[in-house]
Amino acid sequence: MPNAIAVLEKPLDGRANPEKRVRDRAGTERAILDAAKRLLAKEGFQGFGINAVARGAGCDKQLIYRYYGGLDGLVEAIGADLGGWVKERIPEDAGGMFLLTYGDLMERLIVLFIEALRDDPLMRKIVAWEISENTEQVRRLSEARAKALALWIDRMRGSLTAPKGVDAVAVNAVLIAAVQHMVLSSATSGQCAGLSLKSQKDWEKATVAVKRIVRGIYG
Amino acid sequence: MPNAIAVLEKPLDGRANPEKRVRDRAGTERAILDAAKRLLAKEGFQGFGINAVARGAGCDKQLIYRYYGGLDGLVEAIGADLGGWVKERIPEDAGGMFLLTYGDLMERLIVLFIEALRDDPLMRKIVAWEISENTEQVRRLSEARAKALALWIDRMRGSLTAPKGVDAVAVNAVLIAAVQHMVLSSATSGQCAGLSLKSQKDWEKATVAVKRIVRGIYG
DNA sequence: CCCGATTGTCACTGGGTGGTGATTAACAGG
DNA sequence: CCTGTTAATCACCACCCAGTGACAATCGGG
Repeated sequence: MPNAIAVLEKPLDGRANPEKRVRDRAGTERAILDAAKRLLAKEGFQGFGINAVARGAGCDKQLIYRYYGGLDGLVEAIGADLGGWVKERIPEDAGGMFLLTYGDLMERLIVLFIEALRDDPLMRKIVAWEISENTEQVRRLSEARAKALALWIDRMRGSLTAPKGVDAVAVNAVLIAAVQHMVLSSATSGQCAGLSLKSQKDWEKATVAVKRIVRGIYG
Repeated sequence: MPNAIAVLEKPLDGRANPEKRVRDRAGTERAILDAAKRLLAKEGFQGFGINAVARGAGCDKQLIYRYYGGLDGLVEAIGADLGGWVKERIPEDAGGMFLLTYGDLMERLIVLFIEALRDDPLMRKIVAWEISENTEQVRRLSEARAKALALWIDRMRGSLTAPKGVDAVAVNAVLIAAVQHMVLSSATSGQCAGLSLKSQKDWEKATVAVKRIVRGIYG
């Protein structure tokens, strides 16, 4: 098992050069937040604790208590950061496509969502955390994620609306659930329900299946 | 005064079953396995450890090492038990329905799967474990689960085959992923992707959506 | 200059964990 | 009745964790 500490550790021994980051509170806060995100993305919510974060940030855990009020505050800070996720990782336009129908929109949206989630370990770990625990910490994080997601969808949706007679909320929830589970399962075991999800080719097959489902519903 | 005997016969801690279990190896083994399953179902893979299981079984953890060779062996024993899951919880026939088409079959299958997973905490926790960790323990458990599931599906499938031109493996993987994620998300947070999943009515809406998706693909 | 406030480090407590060797209690065969 | 075997417990180890109080170092204002 790869040790979280070894991965994150800097050239330690604070005695040798303790002048790297002296009395720079803003810098230290950033280092802590970065370490927390890095640790969470790499190791997941298990092993995510004060000591590990402090070690990763190369500072004393006391500072985490002082600057963030403990793990809870730190998680909240991560949540606040999550708002910027959309801007960084997901295009705001449709990529030059013309989205004529609601089906076009959903197909494009789902594919983008698959790709975005597939190469964002932090998001994946958060999703995994969501379905494993229900603490106040997770709830906040989850909320921030949902908010960012909703914002992004709204931005793309424009004036398109779902066809009548279809419970779009329910159907879309099913689709999102499917994507999230497949990406998570793939990230941990490389497959999902008997379908291999390792190579890019595997994912293309999966994507085709999802597209087909979307078209089967929305035409 | 035979104080020692009196002490031993008393259910001195919170053991669930106060039946006297003196020098009853088979009984102790059963108690351990039961406690493990109960604990895993209730608390999930976090907090699932030697000490907790021993406490739940009302015996010394040493016995777990002796009889099961540690946690790994215990998990394996749980996996072996999982084979009986199908027989207990899922009907072997279609419930008096006539499954004329592959679409009929899949619709029925998915609905049964939703219901079965919804009221089996242990299975849910195992699924959650699967997408959160990738240790040898989990891999074994996961394998046992997949095997039991495949067996059950085969038993119902009969001679029906998917329509040509549809990648049934991929599509079904998407469907199963969706169901698993929705049930898990519901169990922890009572909703999934903005869709409330608390009441039975909520679940009926979700089920309708899933059925619609199935029919959209398989007709 | 001094002194208070801020930044950072250290050392410690109390509790939980996995794991192991030594010990006791009940039984069964001779 | 004694004795060896098995079931079960106890005592202990080293480690990791969260949390806290005390201390050292640095800066900045008066």
